[in-house]
Amino acid sequence: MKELIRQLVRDAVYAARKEKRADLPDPEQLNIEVSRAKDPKHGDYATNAALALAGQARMKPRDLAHILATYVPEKNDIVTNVEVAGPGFINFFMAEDLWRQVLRQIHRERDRYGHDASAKRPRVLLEFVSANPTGPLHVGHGRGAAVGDTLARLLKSQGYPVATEYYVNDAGNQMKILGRSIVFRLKELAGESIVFPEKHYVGEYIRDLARDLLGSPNGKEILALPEDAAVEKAAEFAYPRILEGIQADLHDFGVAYDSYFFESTLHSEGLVARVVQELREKGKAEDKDGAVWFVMEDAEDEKDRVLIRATGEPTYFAADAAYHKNKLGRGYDLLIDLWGSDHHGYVPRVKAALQALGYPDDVLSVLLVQFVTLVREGRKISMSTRAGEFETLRKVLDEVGPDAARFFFLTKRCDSHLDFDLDLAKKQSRDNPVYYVQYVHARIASIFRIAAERGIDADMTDPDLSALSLPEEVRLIKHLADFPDMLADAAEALEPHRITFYLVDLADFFHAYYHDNRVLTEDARIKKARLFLVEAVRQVVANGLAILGVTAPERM
RNA sequence: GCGCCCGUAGCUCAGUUGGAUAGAGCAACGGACUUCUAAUCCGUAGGUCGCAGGUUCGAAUCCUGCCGGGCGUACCA
Repeated sequence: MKELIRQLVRDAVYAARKEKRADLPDPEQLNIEVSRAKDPKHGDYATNAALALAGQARMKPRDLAHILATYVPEKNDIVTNVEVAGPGFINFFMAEDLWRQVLRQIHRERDRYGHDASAKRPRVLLEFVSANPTGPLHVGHGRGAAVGDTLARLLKSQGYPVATEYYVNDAGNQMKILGRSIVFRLKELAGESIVFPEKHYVGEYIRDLARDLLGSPNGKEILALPEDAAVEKAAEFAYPRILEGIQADLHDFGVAYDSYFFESTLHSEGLVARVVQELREKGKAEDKDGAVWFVMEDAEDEKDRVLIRATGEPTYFAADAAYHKNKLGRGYDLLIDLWGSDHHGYVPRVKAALQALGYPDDVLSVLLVQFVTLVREGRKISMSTRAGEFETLRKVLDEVGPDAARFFFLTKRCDSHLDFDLDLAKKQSRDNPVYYVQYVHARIASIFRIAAERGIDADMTDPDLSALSLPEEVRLIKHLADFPDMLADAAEALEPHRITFYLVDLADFFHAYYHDNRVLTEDARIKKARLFLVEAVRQVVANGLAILGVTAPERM
């Protein structure tokens, strides 16, 4: 719908230019902004084109607005009224019947309504969660999973070819620490009294893994090995099992990846060495103090960063440079990474590396996901691993279920801190936005059930839409019409949380309408039109929930 | 010290990339069930958008400086 207005404005600019009414640029070059009017007095849509172009045309914004307005055709079936208002906005009043046609479109397109495959989009590789396989996922990862998976669905709905990937850090320090943690527990099981070192994994799952390892074939031999070999064996035994657990958690959370990428392959295939060499050739890497450093420009990052340690081991940064180059080498145009916000200082580094390798700055978008605090009975639950009380995603899933969890993770923009209230997520009332939205779907399904029981003809062909003339009905229809624009804007801004806000608004409009008006009325004409309307509402709720990965229940 | 993010109603948060009179929900207060699900609805009240300047037709939004909070500042990831 916005595009329709944009075209009208473009035409007006073109006509005004042609008749030399104003000094205006070629409208094709113009990025014309169209927005929904907040106040019904301002019509349905507004453009600030006159305000934006007044400077160049050397005219007063209002004068230019009046000129442009005269070139917008007012017809009964599209735009019924055009007004200039405020400092120079042009307001558009759309024909009510045009809005109603949206209902036919929804019925025609069904679960494709809101989807847009028309534009040619860049190929996207979306990487998210990528938690180290050293322990189970916690709720922070859950948020990353919900945001990432929803973003993938959102982008796909707008025609982006999207692949999702999980980067598995199965190499380097974390693996050593994991292996060592297990070896310590093994020694403990063997009766040695040990002091558990700091910065190692202490969760009960490490004990379980140690026990499993001991019980495995040749498991007992491991303690006879030299320390380093034992640590390596322990890590090799443990990480695939932990990763399996992570995958099971993700599966139960409704998240499926197109691929898993293992850091170890970067090393074994020499990709890290190759990227360091390439940087060296480009004069972006040099030796200093026995290590190899990435040379940072002033504008990129505050200081140079080590690629290869004096010990000869590559840093995580070197591996990441190789990994991102590898991703682009696989033919993607745009990389999107979701990182925990504690990694934000790392963004300039990776971007600088990509630029040094010859890629444009905007080839990588990093979304930073803020931390989650669990709240129960109004009190924050400590997230410390030691407390071990309630930090895993699994426990949250067991308690509130995937629907509520996914929806809640998307009730805030991802860069703002989230309090996840467990009691609220289980509550069955208006307070809980998940139920509030799902209830719309269930209520409408219920109407059709009752209609069937009563033998009412719920035939959807050719209703008389002029029967939908109540202000609440028009408001509802206009909101349904906004769905495609909302999705397009959310995808462009990479902001999946807009979908939850949209759905809560839609639920507001529907519940109010439902409360005051009966769908199954005596008047056959009104009944048929209203059934047509609520079925469209049901469809849009279902489509929105589908992008969120949340179920749309038939009854509650 | 330096860098990044944040500061909006008592609480939790939106605010369409600079637009018109700053919006929701919760909590508070007052109402609505003989009905297609009250897991719902209607109403009242609530604000110096942290503070001070600047940019312009126009600022919660952009710039500068303070105040307050979070994170980062590794040859960890």
